[in-house]
Amino acid sequence: MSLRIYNTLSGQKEGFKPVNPGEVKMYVCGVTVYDRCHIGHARAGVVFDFVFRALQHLGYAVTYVRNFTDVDDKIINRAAERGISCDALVEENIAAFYEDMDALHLLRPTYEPRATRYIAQMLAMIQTLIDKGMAYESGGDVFFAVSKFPEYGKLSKKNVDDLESGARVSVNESKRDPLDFALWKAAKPGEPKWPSPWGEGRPGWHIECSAMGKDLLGEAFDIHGGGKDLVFPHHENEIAQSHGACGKPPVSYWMHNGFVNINKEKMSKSLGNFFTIREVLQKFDAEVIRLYLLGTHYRSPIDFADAYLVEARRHLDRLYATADRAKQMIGARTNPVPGSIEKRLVAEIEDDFNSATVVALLSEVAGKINAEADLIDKKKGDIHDLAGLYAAFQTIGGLLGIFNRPPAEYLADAKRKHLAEIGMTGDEVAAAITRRAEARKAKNFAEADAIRKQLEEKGIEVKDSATGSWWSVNR
RNA sequence: GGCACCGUCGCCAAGUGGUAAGGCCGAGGACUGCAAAUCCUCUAUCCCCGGUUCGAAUCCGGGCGGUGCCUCCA
Repeated sequence: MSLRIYNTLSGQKEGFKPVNPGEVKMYVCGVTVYDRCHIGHARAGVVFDFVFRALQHLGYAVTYVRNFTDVDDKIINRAAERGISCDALVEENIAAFYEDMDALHLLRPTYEPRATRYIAQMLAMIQTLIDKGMAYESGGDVFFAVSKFPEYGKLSKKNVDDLESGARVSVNESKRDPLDFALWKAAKPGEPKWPSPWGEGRPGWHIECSAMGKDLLGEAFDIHGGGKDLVFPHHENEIAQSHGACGKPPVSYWMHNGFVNINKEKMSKSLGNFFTIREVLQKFDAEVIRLYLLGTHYRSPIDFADAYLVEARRHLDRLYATADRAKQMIGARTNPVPGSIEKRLVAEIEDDFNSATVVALLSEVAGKINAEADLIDKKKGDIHDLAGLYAAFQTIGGLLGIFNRPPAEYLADAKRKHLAEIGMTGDEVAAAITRRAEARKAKNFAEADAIRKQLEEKGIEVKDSATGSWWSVNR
């Protein structure tokens, strides 16, 4: 087997052939920093973080670029609304972006370029397009002439004639054709601006990615990703610009992640049904969010609702309980990941980065760990086998970006949070357990069971073992 | 109107030609004073109708239902 990637361009999975053997160059569209990030950004972030980790697991040397769009209408408008400078708004939101994405355990990309630092490269590309007759200046604006690029529409499977006839294409007097899009916009008073051969202005939205991708990854690189909503017009236009300027397709594989819905409704600002990442993080652990997000294949839509997150939290709690049990038993012993598990892991990754089946594999390994631990309890198991399974557990978890904390710590934290929620202290629980132990000692099982039932109703499960009673949360 | 996509167990969700992963919930068993945790076992023939094929959830056609894009958007 080898890596297969679903390519939006062809609409099917294709065998992966990197431009340079052993290397992967990947560009993922980041965010426009005019506001805080929402869970849609979280999904894109987590999905491509998984792809990044997965490619590295497969042994590729990965160069990962994720940009910041720091000049744009929305930024200008928002800054004006708030009465602050665009710079201040941008810096504020980039800082917030890192807080959110770091919290979600996203690995930092190799490069995180900002559009405004690549104006020179954009100007050069625009000039090339003009020189080739694929772009034209009009009243200080520069437009890409879509009619000069025959393959336009290939990515989004759109027919130029259908688009032409559509009534929703914006009309702009200075355009020769309604489909043409801006490469450069003449500056309006008060807007950020840079000098150019066509007068002062600022770049159009799409050109930044073409310029930065080319500058950092070359004229033809391997993977370009982003949300499904970017297929048209953003990526379609990017292809037109880059291919037009460089004379060859800029990207081999286009990957697009599906949307996040909220309670089965499309998430949108107009419906007011979006959540920021920080809002969700107040309620759920970042790893719960990752586990939930990665439990669905990246191309499928995913529904976001508290009930699903609660389910995922339960799942994660159990995985950590398993990890804790294994860790306590093996101590410092180590053993390599069993070949059969590694083989399956690779197979799942290679099948278009199927994180859902990787999550399934993790659950299966959890079962094996507990089974082996049960055997060891009965003096029939092999501690080294357990250590190998635990190594596999860690490896798979690491790929998913979970298990960032020692299990004991996670479990203690879960207890602490739960106690705070039900308004009890650990001492109170301990006292109740002591009373129950005394009742049991006196064979007063009715009393003992009553105490346990009371705790159970608060989500506290008392468990008896040979060495005494202990408890855990069931939230 | 144009173009894509989707419809799998109570819920979530893999699987894209060879007789249905996993999670949550549920049932039975082992274990337990009783439980819990854990382990074992069990629970679907894949929206409907045709067709192709030795064989289809997986391919083709039609229907019904849902979604997205076509405008800033992860």
